[in-house]
Amino acid sequence: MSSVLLDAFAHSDTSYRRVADTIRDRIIAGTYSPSMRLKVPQLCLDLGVSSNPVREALQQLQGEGLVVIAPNKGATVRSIDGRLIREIYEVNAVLDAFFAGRAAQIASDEQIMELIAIHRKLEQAMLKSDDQKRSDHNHRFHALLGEISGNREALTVRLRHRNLMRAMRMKYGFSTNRESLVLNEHEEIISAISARDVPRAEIAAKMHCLRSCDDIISQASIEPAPIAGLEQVGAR
Amino acid sequence: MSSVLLDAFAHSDTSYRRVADTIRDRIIAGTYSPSMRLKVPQLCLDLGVSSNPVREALQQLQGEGLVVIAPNKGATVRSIDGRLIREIYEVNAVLDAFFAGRAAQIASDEQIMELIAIHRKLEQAMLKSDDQKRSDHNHRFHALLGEISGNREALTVRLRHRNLMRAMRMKYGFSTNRESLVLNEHEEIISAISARDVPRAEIAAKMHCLRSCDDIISQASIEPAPIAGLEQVGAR
DNA sequence: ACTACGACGTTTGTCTACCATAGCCACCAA
DNA sequence: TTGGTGGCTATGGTAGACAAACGTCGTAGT
Repeated sequence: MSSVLLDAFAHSDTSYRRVADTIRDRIIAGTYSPSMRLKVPQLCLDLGVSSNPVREALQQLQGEGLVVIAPNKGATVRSIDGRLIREIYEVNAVLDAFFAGRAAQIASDEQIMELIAIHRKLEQAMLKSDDQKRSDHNHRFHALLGEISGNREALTVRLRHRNLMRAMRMKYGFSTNRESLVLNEHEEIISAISARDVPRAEIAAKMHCLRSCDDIISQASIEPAPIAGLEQVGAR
Repeated sequence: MSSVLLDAFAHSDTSYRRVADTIRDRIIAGTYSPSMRLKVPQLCLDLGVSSNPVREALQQLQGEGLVVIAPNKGATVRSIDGRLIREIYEVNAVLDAFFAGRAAQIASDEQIMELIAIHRKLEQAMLKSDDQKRSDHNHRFHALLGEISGNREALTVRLRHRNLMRAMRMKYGFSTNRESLVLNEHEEIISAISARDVPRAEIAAKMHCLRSCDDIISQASIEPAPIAGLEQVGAR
């Protein structure tokens, strides 16, 4: 069941996958900030590999939407603005509504129990202010909904956006009372699924997504985004 | 060494993009059939380039979902089975419903007129059995709905599936009376948008997608479906 | 002083050559 | 027949070189 997710973790066998993992982590962590140029020779030096794996990794990351490659101009970290945040969350909203509605139709009792278990773990992580566990369990919650739906393609599309969202959250954080609202909204989703109420599950999941979107946008507007981020030194 | 003929094309784009375009076209046209291995040395000979651009093109096509790359085993054309078809159309259904509903909210009169104009051209193309124009105008119809919604990210996700769907249609074709039903369903979508009826537009678009899915699956079941291969899911 | 043009450096894109390693398959022996 | 072994093929990776494109800066001309 969870093998779908674990498979993506496995096989850091090849070099270009390790390179892609490293660059992805740095983008998510904010080491590479939006709009920053990613120069191939610099990355080669940093990561101790030649240009070939770096270029392949950048191609892969472009496919994930984390970087943008312009012909003859090179790669840059994808810039994030309010419009993009809203667009991504709108896509997530319709997908999550689909997942929740499907789950309300076909989830087994065991799967619902697992959802509740993950929800409790998420609650604990929030109480202990463990950001890493909070992010992981929140991810597991939504990924499990996707797995229950049985639509791997939709889950792929949905997870593709996760890294961009993690980069946003890393940059802007949560508002003070968002965490408790998240728990309430998750409980509403679980409740609707348990009741086999498809429209209610769809609406609950959609609203959960859109409220999260509003939260991050309000956070982003408080902290003025360092749009024209750091440039790399060494040129010229 | 590249031939003189290829050099004449050379100015248009970078080499790995031309390679990706060529391989993509061949996958869509069925020259490279699902589950077929794509060996780098063979592609180098066919296309007159070295291995480096070929590998980058394959990475890009993997990002588009057209090929699957297994570490140390190489690239294969993504296998298509009934499950994948259904999953892709389900994703398209929720996105198209979103597009149509948003269009019912915010489409200008000019945009609705343009929708109608494209619809008429599609009608003409079907009357003349012009498959190329039919495919193009159908694409324009749905792409315009996406553009009207103003959500470029959603449109990107939606269009990413287009090539896979074209490959399917190329393989299985339409059922005999599907074309006239398509026209009726498009008219219902336009009618709902003109009436600013959001739920009706959403349902019409969703049903249009699911009926198209049913059609292609019934077509596919006539021909024995290809063997299901390993799927690859999402980013990290 | 201002604009336009050209030289220059930087960076990307590509190719060649070569090597290491993982899979695959055929062959051979028990 | 079955199992192991060896070789072949394809992938993955490195190094180095060159061509083309883009930006910048300086200079010449108006």
